[in-house]
Amino acid sequence: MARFNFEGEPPAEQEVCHLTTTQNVIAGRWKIVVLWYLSQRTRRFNELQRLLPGISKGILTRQLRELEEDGMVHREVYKEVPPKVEYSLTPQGKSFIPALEIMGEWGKNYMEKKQNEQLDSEKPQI
Amino acid sequence: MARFNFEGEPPAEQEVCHLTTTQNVIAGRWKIVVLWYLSQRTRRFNELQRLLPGISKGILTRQLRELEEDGMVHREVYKEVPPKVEYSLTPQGKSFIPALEIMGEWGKNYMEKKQNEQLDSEKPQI
DNA sequence: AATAGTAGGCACATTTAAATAACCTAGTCA
DNA sequence: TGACTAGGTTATTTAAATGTGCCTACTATT
Repeated sequence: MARFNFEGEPPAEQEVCHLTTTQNVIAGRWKIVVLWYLSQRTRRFNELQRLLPGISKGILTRQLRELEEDGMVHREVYKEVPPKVEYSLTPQGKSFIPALEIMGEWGKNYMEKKQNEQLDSEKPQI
Repeated sequence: MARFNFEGEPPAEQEVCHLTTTQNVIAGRWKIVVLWYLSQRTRRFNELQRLLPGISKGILTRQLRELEEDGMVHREVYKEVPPKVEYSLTPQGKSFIPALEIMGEWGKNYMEKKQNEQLDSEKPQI
């Protein structure tokens, strides 16, 4: 059971393991976008909530807590009233920025190609 | 409503949109790993199922269909008995390989750092 | 004749994630 | 006294993702 190998390719197992690790960290409806907003600067809780229209406090809290547990995000609590909590990327989190950039680039190209395909199919008169 | 902007940063909206696009394509428990296995070579259905221990036929079918709909994967059906279906990356899918590589690299470094942290916490006698 | 391999389809059950809503806290201000 | 604030928690509901089991058709093998 748990046969990850196939016809002799030893590095495959490793690579799949690493990719799965990455996937587990960024899985979640909002995490990639949260990481990107934090890559720009430190943000407060309500600021993030405004930036993510449609997210609820509960789910934003969970996404941030999970990112914190995974060592991606630092949570700084200021003992003030009203409360103030700032979120920022840890060095670990910052090391993910190149991946965010390449994913953003890819998404941009992807959308452009999709739009071209649509334009092509709208005027198929040869 | 749907306020994506904050304190004057026009490119933010765009970038978030692109990242969301990417996320929608790769969201799914197995998609990243499937893409990676297909980046190596063309694979048949049962081959993929063997490579992904624990995945069921139904869910593998769906992940492949979604990747196909998103233009990432090509499905080639051979009219033979027993049936033979080969999956491969489209050019669009291949364009995602750099992202896979950077994510794999990141996951590797991430795990290494996690292990070092654990080792450090196991012998805290200064 | 019975069984296994191949690539699924389909209905259903279960699990997980996300969304909604109500409530909490401490201090500050009017 | 009561309202207001930021940043939550908790419980409940809903939706999405994933998994299970049984079905097909045809062939080859035992």
